[in-house]
Amino acid sequence: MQETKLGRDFFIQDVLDVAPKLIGKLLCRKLPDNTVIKSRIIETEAYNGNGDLACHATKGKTERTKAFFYEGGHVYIYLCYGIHWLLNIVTGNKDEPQAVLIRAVEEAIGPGRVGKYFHLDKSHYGEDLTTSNVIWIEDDGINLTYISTPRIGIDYAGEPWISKKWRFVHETTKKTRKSKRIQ
DNA sequence: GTAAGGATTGGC
DNA sequence: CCAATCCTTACT
Repeated sequence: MQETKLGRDFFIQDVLDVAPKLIGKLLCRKLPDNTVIKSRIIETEAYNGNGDLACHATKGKTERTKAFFYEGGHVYIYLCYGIHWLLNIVTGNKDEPQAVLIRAVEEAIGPGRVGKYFHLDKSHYGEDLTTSNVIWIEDDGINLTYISTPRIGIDYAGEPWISKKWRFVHETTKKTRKSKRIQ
């Protein structure tokens, strides 16, 4: 099976094209001790800086969100709830704030778990997936089907953003998330 | 300088 | 259902 490292052309597409296409791709990571970890992406979410109130970059370019404005293919990582490092892939052209949140891979269900599984932290902020030798994404030719649903945990953004079906999940993924959170 | 809150998780 | 935990941002 031919494995191809995804290049710039893939990442400079619109975030709503990249997010679903990332389903089934292999997220790869080389640790300091040269151990290579690979896991298939099964859940993503799209964040678009163009008005989307759920997107960090919409509030403006800050020290925290500057990676959103990089050219597609870079990595945007931030600490959530003081505990979890969430991994995002920047898409689109330079100064077009868009990014795909990697919410889950096969071996790690949940965005916080992904960061932990791949040993990611602030030192990977702004890394370029197309040139980096510590984190990159491969396409091994396998295409997975997916469904679209509203995004998780962004109630504060209000309508119409809450209703946008910008979350993409591999169909057979069975999340054991406790039914639906009431309130 | 200080205070408030979050793209979550795991445990009770 | 609720606490943990710390960095970023907004405001006085």
